[in-house]
Amino acid sequence: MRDVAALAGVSLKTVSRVVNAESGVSPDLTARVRKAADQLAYRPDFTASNLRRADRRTGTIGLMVEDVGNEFSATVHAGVEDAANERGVAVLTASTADNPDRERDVVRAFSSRRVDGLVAVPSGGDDSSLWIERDIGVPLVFVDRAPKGVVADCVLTNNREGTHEAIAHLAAQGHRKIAFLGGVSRLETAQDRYEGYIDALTAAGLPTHPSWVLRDLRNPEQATDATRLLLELSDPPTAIFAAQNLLCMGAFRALAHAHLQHSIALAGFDDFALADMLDPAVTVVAQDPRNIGYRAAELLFERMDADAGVTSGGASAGSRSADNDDAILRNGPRINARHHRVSSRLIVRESSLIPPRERAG
Amino acid sequence: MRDVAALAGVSLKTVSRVVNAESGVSPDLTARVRKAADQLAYRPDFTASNLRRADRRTGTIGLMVEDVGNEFSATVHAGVEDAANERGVAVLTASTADNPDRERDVVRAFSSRRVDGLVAVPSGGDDSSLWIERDIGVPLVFVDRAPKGVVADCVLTNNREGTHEAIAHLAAQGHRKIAFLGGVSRLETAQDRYEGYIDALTAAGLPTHPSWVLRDLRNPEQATDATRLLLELSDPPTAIFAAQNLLCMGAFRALAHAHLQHSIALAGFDDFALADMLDPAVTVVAQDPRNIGYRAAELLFERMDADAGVTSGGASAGSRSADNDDAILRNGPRINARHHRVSSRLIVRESSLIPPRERAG
DNA sequence: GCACGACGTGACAACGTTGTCTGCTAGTCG
DNA sequence: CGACTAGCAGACAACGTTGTCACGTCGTGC
Repeated sequence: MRDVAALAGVSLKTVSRVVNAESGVSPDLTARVRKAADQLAYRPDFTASNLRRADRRTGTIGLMVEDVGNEFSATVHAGVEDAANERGVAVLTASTADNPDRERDVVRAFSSRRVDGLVAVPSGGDDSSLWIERDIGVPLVFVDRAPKGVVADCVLTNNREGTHEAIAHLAAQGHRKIAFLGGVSRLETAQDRYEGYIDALTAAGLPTHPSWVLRDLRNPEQATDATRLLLELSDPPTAIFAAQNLLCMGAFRALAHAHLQHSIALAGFDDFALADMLDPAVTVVAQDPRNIGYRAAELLFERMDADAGVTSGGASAGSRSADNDDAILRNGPRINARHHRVSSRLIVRESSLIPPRERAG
Repeated sequence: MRDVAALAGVSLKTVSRVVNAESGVSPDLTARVRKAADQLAYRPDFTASNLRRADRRTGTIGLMVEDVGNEFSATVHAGVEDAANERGVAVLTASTADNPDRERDVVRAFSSRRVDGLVAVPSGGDDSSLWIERDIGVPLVFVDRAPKGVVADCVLTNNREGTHEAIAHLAAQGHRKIAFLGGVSRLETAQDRYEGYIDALTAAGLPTHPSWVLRDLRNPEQATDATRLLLELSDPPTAIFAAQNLLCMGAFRALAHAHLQHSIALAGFDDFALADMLDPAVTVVAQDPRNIGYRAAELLFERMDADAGVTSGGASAGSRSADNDDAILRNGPRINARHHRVSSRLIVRESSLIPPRERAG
């Protein structure tokens, strides 16, 4: 910046004014400064600017997901990016692998880099690291899963209802023996889907059977194994519901391997690429992960804007509105925490239309 | 930090020393400071620290890909993250949508945030924005595609050879009419794959036919349409090679729709989830995108370390080694630019084993 | 008992930028 | 022609941190 000022023959402050498009610089000086800046390939230093600036914004938000490489997370990421682009905000990304320790490290790393806010899929372990950060004043929006019993901005799919709908659909095809493959059950998401399964069975007056329920599956391979187990049961299910797309792929793999993909019905939670191209095409409860990410980022920006309006810094009890007390963030700003529920959509393809059939042998 | 110092009853500098684990602070003071820092949830400010620090490192790198949401990019991202984690480096991510303007904006945004380095899939347009940044002194590693005729660190798949292998494989099944579905041809990657196709046809003594070559396809839908076009030809091909995974999915969709997926052979470049579960399972030339990302980040770190050793700041002609002149970065550090070529692997599944067959009708 | 070194600690400036305030110039009106 | 105003430019301090250097307090050796 000093060089630019020298080359243009003006003071530092004038360069600053031009770079920030402040008013009150004559057109010819503006042009001269711009030319000098171009010539020197000057890049304003946001880190320094942030340090001095009144609003302390870095124009950067953080995104924490389970694994940036997986289809769902990557699509959420794309949605977050869409919203961030509209505001010229950059996105720091990291994967937590659902590991609370890793989560803590990531949160601290982001916090130290002074992100303006955080969009996070909580790891589902001890989320205290996230609470601490929020109490420090980092705006925070949760995605996909909400930590139990805590009030915060969230964007969630209606897991319970979505699952209910799918199970009801299978039941409507005449299935009475419906198995459930579930993910890590300490996660709210997995829990909700399980409850949706139970709800639906109860509502339809169908039996539950412990050996038809296999939970805490962590990857497609485990789902494949679990499905194999189901097939070997003396009283095997006639339909399988997989509560997550990777598990669904794993289940499909097992069925295809046993050449039973046309004999046993299958449905899954969360759509995936090529689900419609498999034979049979797989019925799913589709989420809209891109939209989830987009909405989450928008929510975050609203929260950030609200924070900016408020005199910054910590708790100030007393000024709370009485009518909605526990819907208010602990230390944070004074918008009520909002849960956005984005609804899922049952996409019926072929795999769920397979009728129940007793297998020979 | 001031608060921490006050609470612990020490000076700012001592807190700094503890935070940075410098030697020469007595154990009890260290403990006191740590306790105070924990109590106040103190987070060191990297932006300020970076400003003052000698090495000017932010511990952040930038990653630019075409679209963070697509399978290939997301997996590269995961690889970059792996390498970054090992060093405790954070990753800023952005999608360019292969749009040079967007690319320029992203580069500037990252540069302003003072990333220590950049891993980029160049948009393939006017890459001058990237060159300018490199000349300023931002270490830069290209991934997946190399800007034509320029020397820089790259990690690339051997597109030409990989394609050659796949085409030769199809030819070995007896196919003489092999169609080619290609991506945006201004991209080096797409060009290389096309050349591999031509090479292989020539080597096998097979005819080329203009109407069997459809390039500049931008998405699966266009590939589907293109495939449909091929099927309607009076002299249709008996095998199709799709030079990219999304195009391959599009082609499969068209074949399946026409119920020809078991009649016309198909192979594609770049593996994708469930390619092995389709019916028929799709033969592909598999890249290793995770490894590509990992290697790229490692290369970047080496470059960054080398830069750190050199007295920073711009060109200094004269000290170049004579034997490899144009393999030296223009303004940059003095390691020769390296092209890492990661080899692809032909995974033969079912779709390529379909023999050539004249169709009735 | 004194000089000296080693070690632990703190004062101060500086990193690149912007908020504030002051000063200068030119234009306008009485 | 002078005083006042508006508008533009620059000087200076400060943001949170670390590099440098100087200071104080021991313990040790002669």
